[in-house]
Amino acid sequence: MPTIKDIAKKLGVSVSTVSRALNNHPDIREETKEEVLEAIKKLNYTPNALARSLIHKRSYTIGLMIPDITDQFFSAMAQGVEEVLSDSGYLVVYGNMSRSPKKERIFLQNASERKMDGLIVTPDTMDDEMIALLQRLEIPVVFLRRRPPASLQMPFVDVDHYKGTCKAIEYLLSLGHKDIGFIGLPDYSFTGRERYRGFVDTMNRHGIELHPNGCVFDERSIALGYQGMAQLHVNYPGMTAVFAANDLLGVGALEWLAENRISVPEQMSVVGFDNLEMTNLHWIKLTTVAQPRTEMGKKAAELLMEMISEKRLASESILFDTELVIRNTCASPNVLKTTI
Amino acid sequence: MPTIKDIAKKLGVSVSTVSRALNNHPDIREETKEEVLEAIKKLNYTPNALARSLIHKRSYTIGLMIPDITDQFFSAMAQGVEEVLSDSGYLVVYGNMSRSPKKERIFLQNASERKMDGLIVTPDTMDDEMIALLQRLEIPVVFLRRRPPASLQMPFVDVDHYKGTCKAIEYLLSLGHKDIGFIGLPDYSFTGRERYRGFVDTMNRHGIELHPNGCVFDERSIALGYQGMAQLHVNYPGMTAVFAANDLLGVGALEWLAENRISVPEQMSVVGFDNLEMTNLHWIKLTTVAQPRTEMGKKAAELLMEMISEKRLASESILFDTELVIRNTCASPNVLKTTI
DNA sequence: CTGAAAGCGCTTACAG
DNA sequence: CTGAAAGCGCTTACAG
Repeated sequence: MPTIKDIAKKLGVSVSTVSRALNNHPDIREETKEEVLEAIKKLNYTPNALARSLIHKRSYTIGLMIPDITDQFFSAMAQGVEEVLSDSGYLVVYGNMSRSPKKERIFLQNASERKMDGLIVTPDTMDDEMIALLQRLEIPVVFLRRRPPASLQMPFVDVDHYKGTCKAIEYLLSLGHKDIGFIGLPDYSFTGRERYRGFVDTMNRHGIELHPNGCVFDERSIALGYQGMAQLHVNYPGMTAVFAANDLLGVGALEWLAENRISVPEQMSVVGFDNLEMTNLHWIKLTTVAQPRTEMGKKAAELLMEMISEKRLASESILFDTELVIRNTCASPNVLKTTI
Repeated sequence: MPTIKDIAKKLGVSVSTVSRALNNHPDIREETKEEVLEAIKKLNYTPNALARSLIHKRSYTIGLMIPDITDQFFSAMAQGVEEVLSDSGYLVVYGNMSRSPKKERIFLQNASERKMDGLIVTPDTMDDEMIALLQRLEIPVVFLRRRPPASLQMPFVDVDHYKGTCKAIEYLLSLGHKDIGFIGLPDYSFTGRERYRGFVDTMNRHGIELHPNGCVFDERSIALGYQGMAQLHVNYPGMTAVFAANDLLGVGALEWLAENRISVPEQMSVVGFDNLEMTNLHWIKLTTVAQPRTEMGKKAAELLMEMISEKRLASESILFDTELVIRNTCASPNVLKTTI
């Protein structure tokens, strides 16, 4: 690989001149510039971005920490991030954490050593070590679909899980349901707690008492939604609708209902959360709460671009609204009764 | 951010000494080393990987070109790649091409300027410019789920599409089907041509004549599979089974059949290709041909690691075998007739 | 064991 | 407009 020196020698000019041609600096004669550019083509010269970054103290690289690249929820966000960042001339380094805390630490270490210009992160762990690492980074960071701990003065882009759930429950209520079961996410998850809070508050606001065995909490997976539905069916016989705190759980619930020949929405209404692509499949058509995933990714990237160009580490956070996507899994609870 | 110079000054030693402590070089007194390491901790020093790379002429970075990060087919391969590469201490830069030829060119340009140590690529376009770019790279490249043009002496990791299709067709034949329709991929795709060839050859080998209107070709999408099925239904009335050249098309076909109350597998058998996660959904359970996606990604990464450590640009290519995953969408064609 | 010096491939004031 | 020189933050022979 030829260097700037090689092409300077070949042309009998100084490296400064070559550099000026490369960066189209005004202080260079047009003819000289063209000669240089021609030689560059002929010798198949590529500038060394590493050397350039060393001087500029910028790597034109943004790190994107993703919990699981295989999960379409995150890949849609990633796409949004990529779109605006690559348009701005940055290279985005996707770091796939595979849900491993160790990988998260290594990624931040890498970001620091490779002098990344900014970071968009969706961390799963948030222990003291992690916080300390983020603190030390000295580069702009924005949290995406996660909230930073208060001690970290960093902006986030997330969705209003509370309001989203309220909307879904209001919808079920408007259909006439009163006996609504809840398949929720684990308590350690902020998202899970917010969605649960939305459920409880909305029910209370309407003066409806919660069934003592009407809630079940599980990790996010289809199999667990299936189990949860089975449990609720036994423990909450009067139930006419279920809110699943995410689509995986919702699809699992639907699966159990299909297997047990309980027709949806005639005998049971189901609502999910996330609007995963699979929920729009012909056999599923789940009514669900949509998060603007690509938009969130874009917004996070725009925020980061602003922070970088204005050289500040903080910024306003952004909370997106959700949208209730009504499909085929909800109906009034008395449809069946009146026809009998 | 402190540099090596700062910590040398603080300790009253030379930068060489600090460097040696950092890289645990043998030529340093244990005590000195510990002092340095301590100061490094205290000053929150992070080595600058850019400077290091400039000297080593290696960036410890591998580029991974992905057609569409949002497509689970590719993200599963990417995960395989990541796993072995990050274990080897490399940072993998995922480049999401969003199916854009321009992005592919920019990515290769980036790879060159940033001195990436190797590349794993799944390009969609392969015109002369692309070939020239790849040629000029001078770094190890392996093709993943794509074949390099003959002029490029580069290895690939792919699946035997031909044999995979033969297996699927043999299976339908063994069930007693003779009237098999084919929903294929566009002719410009190597993969598509191979799968079609597998179909035609297997039918011929069994002395079965192809129906003149028994084949339909489309881009890969559920909507197009739906359309394709509708077309075949009209043009090939005696058809008892369909082979869809990929799962998206297969699921679309299944959708059309469900909507038109043609029961699967009783009235129509369907086989897909790829084993996408959605095909295992309760309502789908599509019999399909599985590609070892994660394995392929891993293998590609291993190949690349070998090439890098042995400093060569070529290597043996690898063709993986597929596996027929039998689920619920195939049965003998006469099941229904005998019961009538 | 330790330090001074050269150099990786660039950019950028500073002279001219 | 052009070139010589310093420097970005490191590593690595080379002396001692």
